[in-house]
Amino acid sequence: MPELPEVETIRRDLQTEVVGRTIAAVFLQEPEIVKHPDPEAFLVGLRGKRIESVDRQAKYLLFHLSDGYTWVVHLMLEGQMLYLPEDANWLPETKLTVSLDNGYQLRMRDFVGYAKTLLLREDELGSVLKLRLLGPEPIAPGFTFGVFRQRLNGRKGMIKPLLLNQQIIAGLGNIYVDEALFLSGIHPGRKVTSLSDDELHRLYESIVQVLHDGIEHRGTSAVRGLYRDIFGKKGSHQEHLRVFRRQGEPCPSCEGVVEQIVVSGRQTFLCPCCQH
DNA sequence: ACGTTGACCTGTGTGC
DNA sequence: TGCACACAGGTCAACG
Repeated sequence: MPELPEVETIRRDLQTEVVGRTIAAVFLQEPEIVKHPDPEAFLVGLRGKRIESVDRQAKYLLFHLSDGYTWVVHLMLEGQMLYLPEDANWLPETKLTVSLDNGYQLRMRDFVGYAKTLLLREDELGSVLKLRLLGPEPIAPGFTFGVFRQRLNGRKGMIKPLLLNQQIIAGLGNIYVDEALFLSGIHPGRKVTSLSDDELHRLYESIVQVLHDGIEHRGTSAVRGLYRDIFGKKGSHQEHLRVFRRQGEPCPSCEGVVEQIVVSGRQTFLCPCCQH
């Protein structure tokens, strides 16, 4: 599920709703989702801690706790993080329930089985998760064209898999990469070495634009429609997608038809007329 | 080191 | 209708 705009939407709402709250109780319905430390230590480590802030890096949600530890959540393909009154109905596929001191709960759900959570010390964010290796945040003020070009400098592969590589740029996934490549008129299979400075600049602008559009529309609930914000509401950016999952439909900007191909093992959507 | 590929897991949509 | 079978927004390990 969630790429940068979806995780950022979740983060912003959590920042408003749960900062300053204390974790009153934790129920681990599926211990397998805890990757570090062991499930028992995870439960003990969360209980009684206050949430100081909610951060995001790439697609990781980071809850900074009062004892200096960070509760990390990655929703992977189809995870949800819901914020509900504690007497709200039980929901299937709930893997972790965190009760707060205000009568609300955070409930982590997952429909595929990839979602994961960790509890880490400051130094473990680098050593266990390797967050230090992640590329720059494309919606941060420091993400200039120069930074973008520098990240791709010396790379030899195709542009799409490079943009999906979180160590080059953090936060892009299959949807927003296809949308950004369409907006910039670049074929996903192009070698990055073949891109002109002008094309790179268009791509840079397009990436920033599609991510901001996605956030403005509170994320994309496409594919299986499982992405939800913390209140259980869908995003609306699927209504604004130009090529993703629109194979067979008319291209929004020419007379062509949107095509579906496979690039680097990923489903890829493009207009063969506009994208070269 | 880097680029590419497949595995991971499970519910759902598709097509026979 | 029923059933088998790809397939999914991500990441990681393994390979060349």
